[in-house]
Amino acid sequence: MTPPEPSPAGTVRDVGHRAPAGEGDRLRDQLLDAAEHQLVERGSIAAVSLRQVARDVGVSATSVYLHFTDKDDLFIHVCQRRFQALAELMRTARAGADSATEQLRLAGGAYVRFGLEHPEQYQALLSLKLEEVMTRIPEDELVGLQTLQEMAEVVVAGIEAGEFKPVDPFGAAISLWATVHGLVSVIHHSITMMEEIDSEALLEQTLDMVMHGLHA
Amino acid sequence: MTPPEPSPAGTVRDVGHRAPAGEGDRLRDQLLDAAEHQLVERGSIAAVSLRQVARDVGVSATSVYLHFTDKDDLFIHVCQRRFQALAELMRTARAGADSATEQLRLAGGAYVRFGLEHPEQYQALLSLKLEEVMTRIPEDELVGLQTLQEMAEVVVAGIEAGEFKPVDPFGAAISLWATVHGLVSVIHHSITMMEEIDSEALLEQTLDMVMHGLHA
DNA sequence: TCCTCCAACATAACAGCGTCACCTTGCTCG
DNA sequence: CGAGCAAGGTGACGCTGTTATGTTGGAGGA
Repeated sequence: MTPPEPSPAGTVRDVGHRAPAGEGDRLRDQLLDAAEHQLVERGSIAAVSLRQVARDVGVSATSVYLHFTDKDDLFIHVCQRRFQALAELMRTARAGADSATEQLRLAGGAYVRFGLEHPEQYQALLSLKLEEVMTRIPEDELVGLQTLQEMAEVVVAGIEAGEFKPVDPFGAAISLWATVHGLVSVIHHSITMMEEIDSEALLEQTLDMVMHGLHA
Repeated sequence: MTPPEPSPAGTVRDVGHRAPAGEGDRLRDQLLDAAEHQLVERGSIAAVSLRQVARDVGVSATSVYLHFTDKDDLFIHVCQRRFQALAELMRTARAGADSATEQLRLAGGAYVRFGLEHPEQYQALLSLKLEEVMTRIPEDELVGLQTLQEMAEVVVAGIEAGEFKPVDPFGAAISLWATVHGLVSVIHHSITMMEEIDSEALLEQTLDMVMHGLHA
């Protein structure tokens, strides 16, 4: 669609030398690096070409198919690698809290900030067909399910402690997930639409709203 | 990416006959129809080709450029046409309510249901660069700003009536927008991920949560 | 030391894509 | 009846994802 600018020179391989047997995994990582770099630069998966990624690394386009089944597969693993740490981040964030309310604030804040720090990857993940993602990523590594479970655990803790009303924890977890996800998405898209918004203040206000909604 | 299936035969033009002068707008509408049809069928803008849309209508690919500046422009107007009615729908939905709480429930419900009824168009709109959308659509017709304003008016009404706490209305409107938008997005993506979820129940639970959070 | 095998690439080609410069046609109006 | 212009079509360019098939260097056995 957009005329492809010439590559801004990535980490090109030593020409002529081929990787010794058993080191094929290095190319895999280099491809993931280059693909993510291009994704951030161009803004969407559709705007970056497999051939350019291969060019940046210094290999032929077909070599990508030695490590990924197709273009989508490449970017599925780019996103997976980037968001692998998110669930763990939420867990450690809420570990230091003494109330469920505080857990919710910390975990939700961690999610939103992480999403805001990687807008292109976040939106790329949304643009991928979940059907395809699920055939490539084992279920227990799906970021969506992991963060949903984090939310659910916070809700259960809150109900057990008597802080939250005895709602359906699973439903409430989805509600909370929808809220933080929507916040990330809206802030991403709002940046161009109106004058600069204070995302930290908005985060606080939103979390206040849902927390008061859950309170007993 | 996916091998393009042969066209399932849309509304093809009378071959040989050309539209009389002044009826060029008919082709424009036919293109919008065909493009939306393909979008729904294929699931994303990237998966449908301009050439196929033109083929479905029965004209050459370049004729599209008589009515739209490029491919993105075509789909921007597809989405715009589809979501034009949304803000008005929210307004009439909340018109019959006697409390701000009820207004919020009705307007939010209208938004979510509308988004759930047109998943491909909803996600297509998100995949478009807002920067491009804004150069093509006049500001007062932007769906995002319109729904945001609807939300803001509900909040202001609630505060004036003493139903809601005196929060910052603009911030609260964004929070509410984020919540309903997130709900639509999450339900879209969750359909493949877990067993069928009751979106109506989830909608009610989520709206309950945010409304109690706003209550004075 | 030599030979074989396979991991790790490359080449060539295919069909399709978005977009552009340019050409044609037929209705309409004076 | 002739000009003009709206409403298209043709052909081409460079790019894309993907496949089938070729090549090569190093490691391991004899």
